[in-house]
Amino acid sequence: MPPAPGDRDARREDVSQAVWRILAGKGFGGLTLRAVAAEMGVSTGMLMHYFPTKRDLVGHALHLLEEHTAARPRRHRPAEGLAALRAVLLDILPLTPDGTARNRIWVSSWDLALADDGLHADQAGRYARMRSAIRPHLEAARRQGELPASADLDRLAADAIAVTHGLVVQALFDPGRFPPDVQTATLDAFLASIATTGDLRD
Amino acid sequence: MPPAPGDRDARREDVSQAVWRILAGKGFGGLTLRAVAAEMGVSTGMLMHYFPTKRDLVGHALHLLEEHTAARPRRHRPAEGLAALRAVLLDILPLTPDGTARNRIWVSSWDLALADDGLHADQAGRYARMRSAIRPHLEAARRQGELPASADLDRLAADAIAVTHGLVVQALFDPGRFPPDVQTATLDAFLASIATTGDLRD
DNA sequence: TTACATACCGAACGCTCGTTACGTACGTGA
DNA sequence: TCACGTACGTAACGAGCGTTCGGTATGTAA
Repeated sequence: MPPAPGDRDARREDVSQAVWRILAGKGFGGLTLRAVAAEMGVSTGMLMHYFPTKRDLVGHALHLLEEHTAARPRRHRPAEGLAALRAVLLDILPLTPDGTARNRIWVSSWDLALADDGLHADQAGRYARMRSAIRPHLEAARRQGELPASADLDRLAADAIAVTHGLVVQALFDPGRFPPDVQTATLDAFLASIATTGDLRD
Repeated sequence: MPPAPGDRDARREDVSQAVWRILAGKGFGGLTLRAVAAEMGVSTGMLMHYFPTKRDLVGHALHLLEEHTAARPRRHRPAEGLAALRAVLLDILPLTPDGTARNRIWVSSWDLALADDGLHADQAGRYARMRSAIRPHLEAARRQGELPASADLDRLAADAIAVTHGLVVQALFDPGRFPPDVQTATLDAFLASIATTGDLRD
């Protein structure tokens, strides 16, 4: 019965890429149906055919964001413990044009997410997932003696995410002062500080 | 010659407060002239009388943001060194409703700032000023032996701002998981880690 | 009094937004 | 062949935006 099965998914993928480019350039504030349509050289009606409302489009864009974040080319995960944590955090930083675009979109989404209850909860969940994702590495680090036995891993997880995202924001606004090697060094300074610390007090 | 000197500045201040309330509630995405006018119970024409364009209004709002940040009630600055740094960073965190509103607006402004070249530069400058504002405390800390003599203070400044703002974002999205005492403890964990570290390697 | 600038209101303009309605081309199933 | 559902394009709608404009009231300066 479907006449042209014409890859529906492929079309949605095309739209996704156009949305991605708009977001990377203009942020969520510049994401309009007409901008996306113009970027693709198609009509707005075509967009609505695949995404009935703009909310669907935004929702898909945020889904894309998480997908890109999960599917980005990962550097070799060298070992367990702090080295592995370092690799995870380095993967987050805007060290490449692609990483910059990804983080640009992340930060841009926060205005929307803070204003919209549903997106707000999504974002809180994403952070919780990030923290629990790095916990195993912290546990391994503590097991290997890279962290003191008394270390509060939940606190350290929040600290590590905080350093990383705080660095992301500063780097986005001042890429000249935070080239990749400076970002790496700054992150390493943090890791070194928690690693060589004998006592992370309550 | 001016007929009603009618406090022009007082009026601008009224407008500023209305803008502040809108921003705290809806973010920059919800900042419209009509919203501000409705909040004040006046006409949009009145707004244009004091701020010729919306850009002027936004610029003033960002100026307000910096002013509020500078003029907020500061906790007692106890001493020099890391204790003073701690006080500065605690003043930034969203530990009170007012501080939450201030940070809410900060984060919300990033989408706009990343899209607009002028605002982009302003924001980069603001970060640079923040880093140089905490440098004296780091220098004092090093002088007092709270930091190793080899410590890279520029790096530490970026790290401290990163931890703080990264914590701000997480706290804004999940205030339940980051009540004031948890934020304080997380920040203290960071400070303790840099303080007791014997070697902050390059 | 006249002249004039300020302080505002209310309505409107032109534009862009998300969304909808309508039309057409096309490939399939009967 | 004919009916039908999909895949679009084109055009328009209504709402909301920033901005402009004309009008009125008011208070000072001359």
